[in-house]
Amino acid sequence: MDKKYTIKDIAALAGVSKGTVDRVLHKRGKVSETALVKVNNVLDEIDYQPNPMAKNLRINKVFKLFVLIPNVGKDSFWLPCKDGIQEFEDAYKGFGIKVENYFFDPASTASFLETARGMIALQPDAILTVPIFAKEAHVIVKECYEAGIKVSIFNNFIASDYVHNFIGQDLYQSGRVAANLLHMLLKKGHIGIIHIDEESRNATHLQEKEKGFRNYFSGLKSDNYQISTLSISHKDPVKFKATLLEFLDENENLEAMFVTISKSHLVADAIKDRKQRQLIVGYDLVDKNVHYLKNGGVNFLINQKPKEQVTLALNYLAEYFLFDKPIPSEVLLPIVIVNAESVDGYLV
Amino acid sequence: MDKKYTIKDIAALAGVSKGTVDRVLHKRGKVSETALVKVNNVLDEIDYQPNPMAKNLRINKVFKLFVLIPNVGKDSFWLPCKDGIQEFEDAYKGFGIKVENYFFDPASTASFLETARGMIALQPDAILTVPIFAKEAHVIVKECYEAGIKVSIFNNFIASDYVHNFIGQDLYQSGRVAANLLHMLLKKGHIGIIHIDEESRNATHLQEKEKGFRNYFSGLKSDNYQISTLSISHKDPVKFKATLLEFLDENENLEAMFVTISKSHLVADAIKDRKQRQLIVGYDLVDKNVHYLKNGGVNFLINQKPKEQVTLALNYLAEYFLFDKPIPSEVLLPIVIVNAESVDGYLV
DNA sequence: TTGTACGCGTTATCAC
DNA sequence: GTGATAACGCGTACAA
Repeated sequence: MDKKYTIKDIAALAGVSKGTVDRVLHKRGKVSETALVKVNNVLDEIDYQPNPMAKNLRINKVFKLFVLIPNVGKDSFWLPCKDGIQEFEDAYKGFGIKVENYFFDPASTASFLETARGMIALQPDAILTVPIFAKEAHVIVKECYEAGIKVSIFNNFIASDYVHNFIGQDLYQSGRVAANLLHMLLKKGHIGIIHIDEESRNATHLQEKEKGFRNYFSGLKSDNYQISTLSISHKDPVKFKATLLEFLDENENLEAMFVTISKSHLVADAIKDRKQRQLIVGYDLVDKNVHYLKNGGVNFLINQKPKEQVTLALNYLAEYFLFDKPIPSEVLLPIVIVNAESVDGYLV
Repeated sequence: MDKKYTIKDIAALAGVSKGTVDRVLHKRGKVSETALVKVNNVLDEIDYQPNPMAKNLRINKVFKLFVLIPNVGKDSFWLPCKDGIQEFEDAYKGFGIKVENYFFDPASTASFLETARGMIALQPDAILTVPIFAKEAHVIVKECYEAGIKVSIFNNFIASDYVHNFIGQDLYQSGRVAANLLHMLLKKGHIGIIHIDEESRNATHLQEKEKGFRNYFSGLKSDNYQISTLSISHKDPVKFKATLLEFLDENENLEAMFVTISKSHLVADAIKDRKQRQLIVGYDLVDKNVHYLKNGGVNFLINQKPKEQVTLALNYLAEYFLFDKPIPSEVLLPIVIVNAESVDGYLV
């Protein structure tokens, strides 16, 4: 119990050589019946755990993990990912894990395909990416499979047998969480669901959130709530504001809004000078959202923890390659509610 | 860049032997000026990272990490810790890390001292514990130091030079978070702060939370809130309920309660049949709290993440012993707000 | 002052 | 079918 058994110990106890023990352990055959029995007897007695570090030492290989995420300049939601990747790289310095970060234009499927193919050509051991374009992602995932490259995805889900690990959140449930928050803040009233730039992104992402949100309220016994959805584009900021304010004017009794992507600051900003200020629940701790959370323009943010998603995914891959640790196929992170006072603990 | 340099590589590049490189790297002296220059030239060129796994392999030692927590039967708050320790143990199977879990009676300083001393006698490499008894903890921590045993603490803080790592939460700030929540739920009114069994536990723990809570409200421009504190014992459950209800009857306008420890379910249970139901914000996802959170008897819980605290602390210790990773002296986990819909993601 | 040889645990290979 | 041995990278004891 107190000792750590090695193959050498087992060999000595069984009265055979290390080689024979190895053949038994790895079921390589070429072992006589008597030797097999002797070794198995010993193995039954003790709790043998191979030393993963010795195993890895022999492999003597630098594993290449490539990460492909949207350009952080275009959408600051991805900024924490970049930091997480950097931290991971530092933490695994010396362990023979090499990380490289690539970026694609989140508005261009061509950019995604092109960058991904460039990465595949470099033959990494694994690629971690965000499949915001479902169709193109399927293509890339298959090409990776054919090239013998493991693929993990995070934040956005696609159903594919070729994907080894998904890390994300339960979007439907996060809609319910948001609903629960507004339900507590509001005894009754009219609530707006605001989708921004729905057309240019994985629409199912937003719809799942809406479904959960509506489902929560329709499950209530009381019938005190009215819910309306507004899908709105931010291509043209002026038009964005006009459309939003028009919507609010048409629905004077609207008291709260659920903004389904990381742009709740746009909504908070648009209404900041009106005398009637709606409650807002949004997503993600991007700088501008945090600003409005702290000054009261936004009431709650749900943190999708992009940074934790990447680092967790990378950790799984690293431990898989270094130590043969199995990777779970799906991990859903908890849905994190953040208010003005708790937000600082999540930054850094 | 692509290759992983080893001492052997450096030796070859510098035209010296491995031994000389080693002496330079570890500044052991006994190196000629010329050899020193040659090796340093190579080291300047390349980015050498020693392989932590090879280093550990030759140490060939089983590290013993002992954990000392309050008896989980007496206070289920500690239950997740036990699970976390088990998970950690499984994850590090094979790495030469041995974990043992010990328990003390949270109502007895003698039990703490006795168990801790029994552990010290077994000469572990590190002890991780919860210093709920500050004075006794200082004694034990010092004895550990003298015995050459590293000490990490979690959940409760004591200031000691002999403690290598503390993992916990900002209690003052968590009080502010709770206050912020009730501020959003309540435009104005009378709020009670409920301490339970304050005398039998680290009182500063609860007082920090109260301070943060009160500080939040006194910082508001408006003067719409009145705050009262009730310290109450649960030694006698009947008396507990009577005292609490008496307090509520005396303060008919009291609309919300902030329960500063993991026993908010006691409060929720006591008032569940009254027609006036106060809002409740409490701490920790123990079963009974979760039950009342889900049925609406409790509105929010702040999750102190005891399980994450232990596993994080154990991870730091393991990586310190195995790979010489430095341990930060203090880590404060974010303050996690949980509602009825988000709670399931935190269980398991 | 320097180089070499050894051991850590695992596994592949080679010779018997 | 089996045992002995080398190799991975590091640290160090010891010999030159």
